[in-house]
Amino acid sequence: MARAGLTADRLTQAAADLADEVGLENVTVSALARHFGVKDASLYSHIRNAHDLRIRLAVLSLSELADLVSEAIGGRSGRDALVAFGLAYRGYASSHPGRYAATQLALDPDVAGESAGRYDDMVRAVLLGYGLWEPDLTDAARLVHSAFHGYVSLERSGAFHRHPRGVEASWLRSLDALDAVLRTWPTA
Amino acid sequence: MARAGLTADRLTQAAADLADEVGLENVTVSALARHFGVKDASLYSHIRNAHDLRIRLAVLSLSELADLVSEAIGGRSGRDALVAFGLAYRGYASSHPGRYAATQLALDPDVAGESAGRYDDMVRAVLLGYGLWEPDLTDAARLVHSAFHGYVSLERSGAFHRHPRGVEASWLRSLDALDAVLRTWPTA
DNA sequence: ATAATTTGCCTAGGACCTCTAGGAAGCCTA
DNA sequence: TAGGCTTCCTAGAGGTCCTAGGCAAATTAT
Repeated sequence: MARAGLTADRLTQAAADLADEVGLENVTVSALARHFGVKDASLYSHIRNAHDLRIRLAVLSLSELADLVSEAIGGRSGRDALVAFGLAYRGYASSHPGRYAATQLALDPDVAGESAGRYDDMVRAVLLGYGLWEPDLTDAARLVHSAFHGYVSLERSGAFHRHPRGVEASWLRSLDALDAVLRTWPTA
Repeated sequence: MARAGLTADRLTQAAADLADEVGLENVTVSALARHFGVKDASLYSHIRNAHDLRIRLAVLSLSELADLVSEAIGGRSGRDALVAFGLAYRGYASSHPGRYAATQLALDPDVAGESAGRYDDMVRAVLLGYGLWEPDLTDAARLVHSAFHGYVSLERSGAFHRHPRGVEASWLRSLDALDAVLRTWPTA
């Protein structure tokens, strides 16, 4: 019988597309096997287990997000960089909800160190443009990252749909507000 | 044989405790049945299905969180109210991680309208103390809620542990920063 | 070109979870 | 105390994760 030509990378890619279509929680080994027309057990030659698949998906997604943000903020600084970052971030989360959800999985530092670290570095790079230094730099980076993740997460869970105000408009104003607080970061 | 005396409320309470112990994703109908020493099928006289159990857990948790926050901000306004809110919010999330995770489930508006609405109203009440009005009120409420949820969510997923700076210290500074931006909310 | 080795996908099956159908035993009220 | 309702049961179907062991295809060595 002809082989399906599976690899860990092809599985991860397919899992990412599946996640965006049906939600990360519905990305199962069985569903993936069905997609390739093979039996469940066949996948275990390429991935260790379901958790391993999710970790690979998280690393892929973090890497894609870092690429997208990197391109968005290239050459910009200050408010321009922050807004570009915020728009790229929310854009990725809304166009790739399953992939985005995967970026929030808890990762071993040694596994995720690279892809998550790239992302962290970009946040910090933007904040350096605001003249922030340690420990304010880390505090501000945590707040900005929190606001970004919290916004897209709450938007997706429907928490914002209880009010008619446009979600896009609030996002732009929130970016303005973050810019303002970074420009005048309160010192202890 | 003696009856176990199950009710939907007792099941929900036990599910909440179980969620805090072993994580929301490990709260299964089977695990709950084991806890009460009954067969899985017995639970279906009290809950409709596993999703129904999670919804009940979400409503319980949102209600508890609203109670806690309500008590924390009682009588305070402005910065005091914001900080009390932030400390109570993060406190609930860290002492009840499973319950907190349940608050983030997407809820039908008619089901969650009450408990989630109570929470929303408290955010807005604090922001009224800063002299904010629509549409800034909603924009700021979304940003504050995002920062709160994002912070505890990222903290829990380990995103902050890649840096030695204390997570508690950053939180206090982040609350300062949010207070600052609310006092000088940038108008369009 | 053929033999040896590695690799990919298979069947079989166990463990756990969700949920339905239908039955028996406990509890409440008339 | 008899009827009716509720609670919990057994039985079982179907889904997911994963392991063990086998055969065949692809690759490498001879």
